[in-house]
Amino acid sequence: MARTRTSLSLEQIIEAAITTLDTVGAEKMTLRGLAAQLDSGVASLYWYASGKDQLMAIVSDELLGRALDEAEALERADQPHPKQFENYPPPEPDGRTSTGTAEGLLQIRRLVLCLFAQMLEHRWLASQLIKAGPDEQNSLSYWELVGQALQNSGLDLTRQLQASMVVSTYASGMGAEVSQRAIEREAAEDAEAQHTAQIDHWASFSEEDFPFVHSVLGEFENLDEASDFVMGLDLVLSGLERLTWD
Amino acid sequence: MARTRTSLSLEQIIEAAITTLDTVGAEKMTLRGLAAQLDSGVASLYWYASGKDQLMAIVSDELLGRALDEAEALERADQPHPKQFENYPPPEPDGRTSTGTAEGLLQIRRLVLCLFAQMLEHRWLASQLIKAGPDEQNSLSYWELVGQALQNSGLDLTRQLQASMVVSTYASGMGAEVSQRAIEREAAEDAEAQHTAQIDHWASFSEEDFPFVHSVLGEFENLDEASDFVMGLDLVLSGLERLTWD
DNA sequence: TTCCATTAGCGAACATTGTTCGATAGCAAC
DNA sequence: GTTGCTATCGAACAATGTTCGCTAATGGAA
Repeated sequence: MARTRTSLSLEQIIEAAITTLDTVGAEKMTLRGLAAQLDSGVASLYWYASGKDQLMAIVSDELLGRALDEAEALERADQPHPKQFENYPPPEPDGRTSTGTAEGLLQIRRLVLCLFAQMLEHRWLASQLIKAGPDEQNSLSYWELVGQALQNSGLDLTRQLQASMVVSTYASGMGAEVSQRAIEREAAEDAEAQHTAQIDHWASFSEEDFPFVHSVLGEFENLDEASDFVMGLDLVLSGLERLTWD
Repeated sequence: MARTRTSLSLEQIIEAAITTLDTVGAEKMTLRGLAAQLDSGVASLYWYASGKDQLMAIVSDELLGRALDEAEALERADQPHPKQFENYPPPEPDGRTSTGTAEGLLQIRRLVLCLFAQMLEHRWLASQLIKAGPDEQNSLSYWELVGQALQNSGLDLTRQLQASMVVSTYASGMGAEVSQRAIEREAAEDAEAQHTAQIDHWASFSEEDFPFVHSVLGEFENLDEASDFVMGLDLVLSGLERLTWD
């Protein structure tokens, strides 16, 4: 009277893996835990992926794909970025910038912010994207889209290549840093207290040795976790824009 | 007639850990291996650090400290950057930029490049710096130095804070990405063949779907592993410079 | 010199994890 | 009915971070 053996599918596994990763994080997520959530055995997972690393690569590529879809949808709807970034309007292009360049930079901005939105939702994604090179399918598409947006910029080919890699690299690199800070913040039971404690700790250092840190402690309330990422992205794009002037 | 038990010191452990990490990488470095190299027992390491994580945090902070020392030495010698970056001269400041700002940006550039030099020498460093927040001593000093370089830039305090965090975050985030690619390249026995194989693989995708990738494949020979990092850094700094104009 | 608390070192065992192996059940085709 | 392929899983393996408890050295106080 054995119950029917559970039957899996890659989509189910991906789904379960995402929720597990979201709740416990990348380090703490174990194949046994994942199998248990699927009401299945550990070894079964090895039929769908060669191991934990590849499984996470597959899952990451899935989320990267969703980011690409979102970006395409936004472009069709003529939206400059996902709605959660309304407080960060794209900077005005300079008068010296060709409309082709300005449009390309806006496309890049939209694309990267869509990816960053996924990173905010899935804190483990960025560091995983770092580990897996541009081998997976969607990773290549992402790079391609960034590059296409640069083709009308007037930059020479070498610069286009360099810029495309800088932008793609920026997203995962900076995203990983921001995600890490978010993870630490969430790990503390009381995030608010943790934050003020951190600031107090910094304030405890000698003002003589750390004048800048002291001068700036009061400004933290003006920032949220997305500020760094978006400002850095806009700095890079601003620098790229300026490259096209000469 | 037992041989004298080996006596350790934190400095020895750090030294051995660095060489071990350099040779086998962060994942493959085990406490047992480290203890063996020190001709000591595993449990002994726990007297000096609370575990593997803290040990790596200590080691990372040590290397960050060396980067700070190097930057200070270079500043005293009036060198714009470590000698391995001679092929990447700092960009000319624009006429609209105050000398105070231009000097500050150069200081930041020198500092970040010194850290990046350590990352090139120690491939595991960047991703480790991501994991450990700005708690350790030298990490705070690093942030402070970046901030001090911004104090004469004319930016308001909130912008100073934001910019300082963007720059510090950029270094480890982008460094982690670049390091990861270098690790993968070294993992292959024949790095050269691996590289051309990668390019061939990209070339195998349809030119219709990936026009940019195809257009740019021939440009890879113009880049080295430091290109991305330095160009991205200069883009960020260029964007910062432009922020001070308005 | 003797005693003893502190510092430092270490072997052995533990718990957890990714991974592999071999067996087996469902199932479709011949 | 036999065969072969797909999918599943329990059990065992190997590696690793960590803890426990015991022991050796050290050096100052009695």
